[in-house]
Amino acid sequence: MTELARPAYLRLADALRAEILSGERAPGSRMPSIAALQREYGVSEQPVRQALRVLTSEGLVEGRPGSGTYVLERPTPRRMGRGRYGAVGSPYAAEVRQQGAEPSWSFDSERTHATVGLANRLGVAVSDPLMQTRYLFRADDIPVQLSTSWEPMSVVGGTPVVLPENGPLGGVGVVERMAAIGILVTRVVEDVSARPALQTEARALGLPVGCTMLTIERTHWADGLAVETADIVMSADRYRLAYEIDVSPPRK
Amino acid sequence: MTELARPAYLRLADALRAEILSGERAPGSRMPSIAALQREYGVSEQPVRQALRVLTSEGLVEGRPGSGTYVLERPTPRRMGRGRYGAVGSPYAAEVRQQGAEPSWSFDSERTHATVGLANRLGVAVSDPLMQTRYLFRADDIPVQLSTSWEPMSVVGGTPVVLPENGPLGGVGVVERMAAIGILVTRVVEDVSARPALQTEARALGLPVGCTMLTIERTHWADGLAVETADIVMSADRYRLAYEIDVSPPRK
DNA sequence: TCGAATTTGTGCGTATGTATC
DNA sequence: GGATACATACGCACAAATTCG
Repeated sequence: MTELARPAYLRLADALRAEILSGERAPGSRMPSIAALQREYGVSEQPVRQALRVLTSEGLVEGRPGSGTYVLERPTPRRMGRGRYGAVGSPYAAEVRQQGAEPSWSFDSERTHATVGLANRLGVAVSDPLMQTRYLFRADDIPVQLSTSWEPMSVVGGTPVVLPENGPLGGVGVVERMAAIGILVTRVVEDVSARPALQTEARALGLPVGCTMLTIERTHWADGLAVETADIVMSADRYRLAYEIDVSPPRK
Repeated sequence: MTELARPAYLRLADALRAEILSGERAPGSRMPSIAALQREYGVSEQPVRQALRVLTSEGLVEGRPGSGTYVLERPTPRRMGRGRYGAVGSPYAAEVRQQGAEPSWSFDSERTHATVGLANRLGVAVSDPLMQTRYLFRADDIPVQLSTSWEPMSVVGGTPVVLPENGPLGGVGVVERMAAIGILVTRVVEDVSARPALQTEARALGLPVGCTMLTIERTHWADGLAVETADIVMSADRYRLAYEIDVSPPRK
């Protein structure tokens, strides 16, 4: 009875995936019900369920209890320009405005102490004092990005910019703020990775739990001195990060 | 009867995940068998299987038929340096060697025609002829990265470098190859995003289906002319992308 | 070498809960 | 309220791989 190599649920998943990717099944449209797929493909319920589970884990469809299984929209993600720092003002605001949306954000600063990981990233000792600021960024009032930033008190303590979002230099970028206290940021390093969304993140951004998130560990450097580091997280479905890299000509 | 909040299989998955992440269950060690987990947690077979499936899709464990389910080693993700182009030779090989591993790859070139998406990326007309090359990259003979590259025949057709991996210039980077036919690559743009792994990718790279993959759409530019574009995909669990960005000083 | 026990992967049929319409 | 649909759960059967006496 059992067919050749590939199990039934994989063959069904392949068939349905092809239909979705080819556009034959449009985003937003309802898939046939499980019962209908059983009849249509001549397999029993469990293989159908498992095939749909595969497509769900691939982010192609979503089951809504009581309603049906739907092909997901894959919104063309917005390009979030990175790889260009040094503009005046908030890099986030500039990026969002360029996309024709209105940026806004809320924040919350407090003093903390360096964990092992943060100490490594900032080149300070464990439990050294830091200023931590949590951000929730919005575009057109919709939450789109979370970020937590840390700056060593040894750098910003006692200066007018110790609270990133206060005073005349609130709401501008790290580069400009540091320049105001005589620190010249020369380099930004961004470590990009991705992982499923945590529950708190999903709630804060109005996303389904477990959807794919892009994560950025960003550090601002003034020559050899790390002056700021941040964890940034946003939905991979909604954003792509655009890095523009100049090429140094090959030496002959 | 049934617990209110979370289904049994999720609670079991949470419990086992916590044990794994805390180190209580060491990498390489065997998990209790399905039958043992049933007894231990007082649930029936299906929830146990589903919990293990969840952990498998998270890349934490691996089932070996006839033997058991084993906790996987979780390699600390390697930093894959990006944001620096122009070095001589293959950028991939240089990066892997720097991490102390031995790079290798296989490939397969064929002529195709531009789809709508590729035509946009390369600035050519739909169905214009392209040279397509699929790559499977390995580090120490372990598959780690997939990539498909396209170059317009209007750029490389009739030149010695039309087949990227043939001739004296096989195995070097795009920048160097293009230089050999008088084209000066000035800029590389990388669009980074992430999504769950497709089945074919998971099979090719020996990863669980649905695990998180980093995707890069990379385009090489010679001033206004796109000379190459590629889709690159790798496991987000194993890699992080390091972009180094020079800051242009703010103007006063 | 052989065979029995164990273990996972796969597949089937069914029952119950709950959300949607 | 009733019909439909998906999510979870139970119990069972078989195949293939592994382990071990």
